[in-house]
Amino acid sequence: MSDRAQYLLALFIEEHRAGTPVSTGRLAERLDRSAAAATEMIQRLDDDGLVSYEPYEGAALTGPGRERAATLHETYVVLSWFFRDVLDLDTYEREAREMADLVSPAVAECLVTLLFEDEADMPDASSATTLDRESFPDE
Amino acid sequence: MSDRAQYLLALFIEEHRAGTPVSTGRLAERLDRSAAAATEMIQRLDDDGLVSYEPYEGAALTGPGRERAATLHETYVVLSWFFRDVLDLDTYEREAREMADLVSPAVAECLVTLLFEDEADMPDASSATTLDRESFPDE
DNA sequence: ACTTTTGTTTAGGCACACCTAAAACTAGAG
DNA sequence: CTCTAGTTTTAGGTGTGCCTAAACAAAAGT
Repeated sequence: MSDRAQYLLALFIEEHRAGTPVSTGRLAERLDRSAAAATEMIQRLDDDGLVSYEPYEGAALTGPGRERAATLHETYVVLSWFFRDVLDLDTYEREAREMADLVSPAVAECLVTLLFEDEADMPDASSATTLDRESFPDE
Repeated sequence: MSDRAQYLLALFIEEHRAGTPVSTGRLAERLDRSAAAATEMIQRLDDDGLVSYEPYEGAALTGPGRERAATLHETYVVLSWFFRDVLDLDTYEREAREMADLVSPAVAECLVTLLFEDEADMPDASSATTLDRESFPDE
């Protein structure tokens, strides 16, 4: 279940950006794949029960799918912050996106506490309310 | 060229541990794959010119292969240190191994400087002489 | 020298993820 | 209402990486 993560994350973000359902074409463009590849993958995710897919309509995350996608997204956001604020990388977005599904929740949580060490307050690690403000890149 | 990295890294370490050439069986065991899988992959790496393979003998890294493997190994070592010393994870070895090929050299170098920020001296980032002491796990 | 045992390679298959080209659908213009 | 332009899906094919089972080679035991 490794490459599926890219699609789940893209779907999660796209649902927030433009609402549900999300067309396969949108996903294909976002992930820089052929339209056919996106359709196929969405069908696979539908089989897995992570996505509800209606041909010619689009896809929407199911309960379990959204859960997984949210975790992925949080990891992605944390990684972005880490790469940008701590490592000062200009490619932070790409790196974060590609690594999100490989980084275990344990590592992600460690990074969260690390990130808030310098800050005054210490919010709950699992709530990303403050992070979600800037966490949906529009492109 | 993604899963090949696992084999290159294993080969690099095994060459240091037990000398060259390295049998496909050793690699298979190390990477927890079937013997057939290791043979196949080594053949592919030979085709790529990263490995020199003699049937029933074993495999040895070529110049380009060793170069790539060394980079991979350095990233792996840095990640291990980061996960162990900074994040205090007990699964640092596994995480580092799985992520080594996905982490760009840029990120790895950033981590090196980050790791030596607390230390008194500041060795050259690209030389891993001090790190190589403990960087070849025997199992 | 012969046979067994151990290790390695090939053969045949499967799953995943991608592509291009062709077919099928939808929606908008006339 | 039809026909066309754009999008989406299916068909067919490729590369990668893995597996089991069967063939094969080399080393060791008798």
